[in-house]
Amino acid sequence: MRRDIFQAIADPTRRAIILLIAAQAMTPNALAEHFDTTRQAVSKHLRILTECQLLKQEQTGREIYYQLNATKMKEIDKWLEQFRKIWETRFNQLDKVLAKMKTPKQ
Amino acid sequence: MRRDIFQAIADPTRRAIILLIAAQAMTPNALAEHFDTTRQAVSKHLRILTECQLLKQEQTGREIYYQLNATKMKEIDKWLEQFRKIWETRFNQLDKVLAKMKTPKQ
DNA sequence: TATATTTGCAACCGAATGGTTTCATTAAAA
DNA sequence: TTTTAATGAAACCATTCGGTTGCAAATATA
Repeated sequence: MRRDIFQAIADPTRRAIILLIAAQAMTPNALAEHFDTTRQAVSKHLRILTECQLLKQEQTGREIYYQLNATKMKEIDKWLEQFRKIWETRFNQLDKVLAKMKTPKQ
Repeated sequence: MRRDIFQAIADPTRRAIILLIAAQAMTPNALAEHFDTTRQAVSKHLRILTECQLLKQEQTGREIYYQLNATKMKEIDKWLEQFRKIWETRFNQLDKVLAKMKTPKQ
């Protein structure tokens, strides 16, 4: 059972759940109203998101509020970071080429 | 057949392929040497990555060089952007709370 | 030209995925 | 206390996924 953030955000329903919960903490029932699936299906998604720590639970009585773990979201950002460097370097190299082209011939 | 960038980067082998190709354009054969799978399996991954436009092909003779499409990679960044705003807001709100606590009582 | 190399595609297979229905547990409400 | 509500877990199912082997097409090399 692979369970990492990249696999977690691969599913469009789970991305929608993340977006909703990012705005405000919600219960499974409240969440399920936003989707065309059963509450149990949403619950499964919540389990997956919680297992990879993208969500945190906070129980109040019989209700469980799910809230976003922003720190974990940043891990995706960290993964992107290495590419950001690469593509910025690419652009710098392109800049150099363009700068050379603009340099008047001697 | 779902085929979007999020599904594409869900697989660890595909993320490794992206990383290798980001450093320099490569052929399927050269790529396959880095993995414990068959060339055909790597080829399948390349197909998926190309279909969602994360990679571009450049054919020279019978060899096909795959290179990263940095623009498409930025789409993941764009998706993260909306959360970045949210978590920065959260931090700002926290800052306000902390600032209030530090304010000497009147 | 005959042969070797590089590549993609199709068919197949076991495991994982996302969904459903059913049931058990726990807390609130009547 | 009995009933209702909120939730998670288990069993099951069709589809997708990632891998394999085998083959065909196209280009380079002997």
